[in-house]
Amino acid sequence: MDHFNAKSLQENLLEWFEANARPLPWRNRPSLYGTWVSEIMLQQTTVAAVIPYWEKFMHQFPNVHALAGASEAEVLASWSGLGYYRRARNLHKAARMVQEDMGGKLPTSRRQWQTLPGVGAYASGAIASIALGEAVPAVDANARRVLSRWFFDDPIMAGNLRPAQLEKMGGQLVVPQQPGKWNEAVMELGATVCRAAAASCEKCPVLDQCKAGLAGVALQIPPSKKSEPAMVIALATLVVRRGDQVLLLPPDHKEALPLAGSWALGRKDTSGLHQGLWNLPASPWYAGNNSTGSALEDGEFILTWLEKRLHLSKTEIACSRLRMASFTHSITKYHLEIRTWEVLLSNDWSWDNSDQPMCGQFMSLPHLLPVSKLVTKSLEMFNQGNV
DNA sequence: AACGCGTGGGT
DNA sequence: TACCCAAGCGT
Repeated sequence: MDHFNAKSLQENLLEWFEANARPLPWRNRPSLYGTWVSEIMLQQTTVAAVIPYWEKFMHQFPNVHALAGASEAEVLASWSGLGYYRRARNLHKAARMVQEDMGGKLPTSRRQWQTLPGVGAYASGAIASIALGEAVPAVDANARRVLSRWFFDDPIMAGNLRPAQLEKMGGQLVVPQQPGKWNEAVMELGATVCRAAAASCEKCPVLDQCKAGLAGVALQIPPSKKSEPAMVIALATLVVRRGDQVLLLPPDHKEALPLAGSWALGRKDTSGLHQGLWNLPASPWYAGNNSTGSALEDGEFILTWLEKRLHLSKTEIACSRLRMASFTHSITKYHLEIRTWEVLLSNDWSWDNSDQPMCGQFMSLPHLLPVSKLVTKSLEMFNQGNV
């Protein structure tokens, strides 16, 4: 790396960052705790999505003591809609570890931070450099892309770089006097100028030291990896209402309905999905390229649920004013085609579940519970004439 | 090491 | 529109 001037690169980028840093809330009101929360939320998640969640979370749990004192359900409820819920569970678990094992004091070194669940190589470097001034790298996807472009104009070479090599390269460039500013500046450049699919090299403050940029091949570096097309899945959810209440299944609920044999085929194991969240009754997942056949399966699912679980009589089912709405929702590599069915029970309907353990509860305020977007969207379908 | 885990916005 | 991918981590 003697073909370029590291000092000039550092000065130019830091100067650019001074003038162009976005006024993000965790920058405007910096704290060790707030930095931690922001770094966890920002994992695989856009700044725009995080901002309102960070504001609400910091208001609700202003310090690690408050976070440790809250229940996991409260934390997950605050996180609802942001995705990757394991982050929230780990954040809460880590807060309790801080409270119980560290005397309520947040770690003061990268090494200590990395012992907490959910804080890995990147987050520990980011927290330690930004909030503690420790001269360590924080190499995320932005930094990996920026570093790759600075040093390589060959897509093959760049594609062969291991994360550890990039971390090492990043470590060489960290400005010891202001490591946090430097790491933030590299990421900010990647997020706003040196973007993956739309690099704006003409706006780059360090183009004169960038191999890929000077060669005009920035967009080819790093090479994008081909991904499998999303699998199309058919699925039904059930919105059972009694007055202003909705039937929800608790987080640990495991469906055990006596389903027809064909339902077991193509079923996805969803045990790791939406852990800790309340759910609507939902059919198993069926792989398929069209949803034309799902109405029949929906019917079997709904009847089974209403008869076996809720013990509704045929007369009650007939009077339940069934409505259906459909929508789509993507979860990682799955494209869900969802048909959601609303069942209206009378206000005085009472659940005869004396002969079996309770499998769900009628809740008035789902927004205070941890729920996924799958649930939120299903409920919203019946609020605005989408039926 | 490859995979699972959510969701929304940009192109 | 149908992708791509975004301040990763744990297993």
